[in-house]
Amino acid sequence: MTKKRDLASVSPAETEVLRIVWERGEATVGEVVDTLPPERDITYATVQTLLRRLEKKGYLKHDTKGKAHVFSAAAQKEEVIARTVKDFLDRLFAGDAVPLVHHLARHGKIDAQDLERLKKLVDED
Amino acid sequence: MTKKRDLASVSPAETEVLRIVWERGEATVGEVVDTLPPERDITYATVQTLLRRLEKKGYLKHDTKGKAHVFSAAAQKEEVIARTVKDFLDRLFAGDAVPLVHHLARHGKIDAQDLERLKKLVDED
DNA sequence: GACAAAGTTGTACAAATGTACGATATTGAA
DNA sequence: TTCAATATCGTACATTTGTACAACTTTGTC
Repeated sequence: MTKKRDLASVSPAETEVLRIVWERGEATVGEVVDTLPPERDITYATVQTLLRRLEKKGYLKHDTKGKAHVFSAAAQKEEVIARTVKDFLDRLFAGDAVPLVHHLARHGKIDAQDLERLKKLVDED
Repeated sequence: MTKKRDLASVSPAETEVLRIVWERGEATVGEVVDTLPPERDITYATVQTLLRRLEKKGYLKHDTKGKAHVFSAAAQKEEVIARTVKDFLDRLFAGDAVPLVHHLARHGKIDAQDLERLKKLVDED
């Protein structure tokens, strides 16, 4: 059985651009830059470095279209998310999701209706 | 209006020990070490450094008892949590908590009963 | 086929992070 | 009052992270 941990860690800034590529399916450097929230003050060159690093780490691959690189997912999105969420949950909430969701609710990030819908989704399994 | 951002950032490793001090109310270096999960391979000296840095950043204070330092919270726990959760949510889920909670549910970190309870809590506001 | 525009590549670099050693200080007990 | 145990303090140091410039390359267009 090959060791599962050959996946390098994804830094916070990298996570942000990785998420954007995931949600767009594929994207060039410029598209990622344009997708980032305007208040995120970061240059083209920096985003390019982050994408390059993500590719080197094995999370993205690219493909050349015209003169530009088009990046797209190369690996288990689910696995990355699972790892990232678990890490976060362990560190800040000792692994207990309830206080996290409670916090989200108190801060208006999720409402009763969302909870109801999620409950239904969970039930039908 | 004073700028809110005089609070230094809390690194992942720091977050972990900070959480432990919060949850215990107060703790010495040794107590934090003992509270960390056994698989968390880290030395006394390292934990000590993290606690020292947290104090320097203003999140903890200490008080001397016998020869040891007893650390306790010095600042807005809620604010730190809010900031950390928001950062995480923005980066990995573009700020949308629903897919996060869905993920937690799918991974058994939260169940229908929890969701029901939380819904009630949210309603009564 | 030369040029400007738009890209990529190589590289850099300060700061933050994770980790921990060795020296020094304090304390309780014998 | 000396000693072993236990702490802290000063420091160090390799990596990772965030950020970005300058040089070189590709391409479509006149």
